[in-house]
Amino acid sequence: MNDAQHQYVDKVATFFTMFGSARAWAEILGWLMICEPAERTQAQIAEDLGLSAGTVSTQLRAHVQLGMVEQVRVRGDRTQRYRLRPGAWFEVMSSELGRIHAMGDIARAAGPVLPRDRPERVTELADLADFFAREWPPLLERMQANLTKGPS
Amino acid sequence: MNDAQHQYVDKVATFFTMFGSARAWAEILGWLMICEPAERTQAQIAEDLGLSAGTVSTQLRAHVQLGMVEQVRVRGDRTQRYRLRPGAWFEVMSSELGRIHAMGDIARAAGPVLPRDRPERVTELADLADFFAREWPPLLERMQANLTKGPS
DNA sequence: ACACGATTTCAGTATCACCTGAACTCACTG
DNA sequence: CAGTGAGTTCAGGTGATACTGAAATCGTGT
Repeated sequence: MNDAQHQYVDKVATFFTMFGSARAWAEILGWLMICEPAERTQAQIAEDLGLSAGTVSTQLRAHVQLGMVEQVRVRGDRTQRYRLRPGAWFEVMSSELGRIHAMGDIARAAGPVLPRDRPERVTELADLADFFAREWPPLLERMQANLTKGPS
Repeated sequence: MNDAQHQYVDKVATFFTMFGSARAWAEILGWLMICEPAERTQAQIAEDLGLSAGTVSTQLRAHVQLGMVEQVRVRGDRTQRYRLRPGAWFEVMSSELGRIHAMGDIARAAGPVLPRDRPERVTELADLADFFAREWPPLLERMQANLTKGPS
């Protein structure tokens, strides 16, 4: 891992850390975006980034559970490798639909306590969630078409 | 603040806390969604939610800076009131565009360290950011049209 | 100018999540 | 079956941050 790579990992890590993710989690993500080869073992990642084996194990598990990273086996070698999952970014956008629905549910749950004064404080949120729930699937379709056809 | 309201504030707070926001921040948001009247002073909010004046001051400032809450003056009363900003939710969605661009910048910043092996790990992210940068503005327009025309 | 309530600031405390390091498990090898 | 190396688990240290309570500040009316 050279200087430029280290710098880029730090850039990515800093970015995602702003949104509340753990430092190690973000560093692993950044490193898996640019490391060569794309497949690495836990021990290698720990060595590359200067993290403990325990931390790598825990945060890598988090990545796998989120669907960002997958485990692969290299022919002839029996140690487990990890790599960024193809289509990982697309997956993240797809999973956004779940959060949209959750927002809608929160808004609708206000029923019993819906205020007389300016009820749009709540209803606007519900309408917005409904709108996105409708728009998101076709948007994803267009997105996939755009990506597979090779853009810009 | 009755039982049902307390329960709803807790529901909203629990939801937003999952995404890493401070408890007090989320409770204030939930309360400002349903309190009556919609405008409240800091002292009232502190009393309603059982928070210290200092906490309310700090977290309310955070809401104002994010554009979720605004200060208003009620005629005849000189104490400051706070309320959920009309169109606050729409604003949140609009500001997403900034994060989309930031993602694209991160992806493009990989230039010097772009891997030979599976470079799509990075380029896919750039393509995805570009796609959303193009789609987001018209989406926002449709959204606004949808909201003003009274949906569902 | 003074008094009073509202708000801000800040030092101190408590809480919580990350990270480490060491012990443990498991799978494979000689 | 002992040995090795990878990965997991977990107790404990550390650092960051939310929250409190009190003192300072601000803004307004008398």
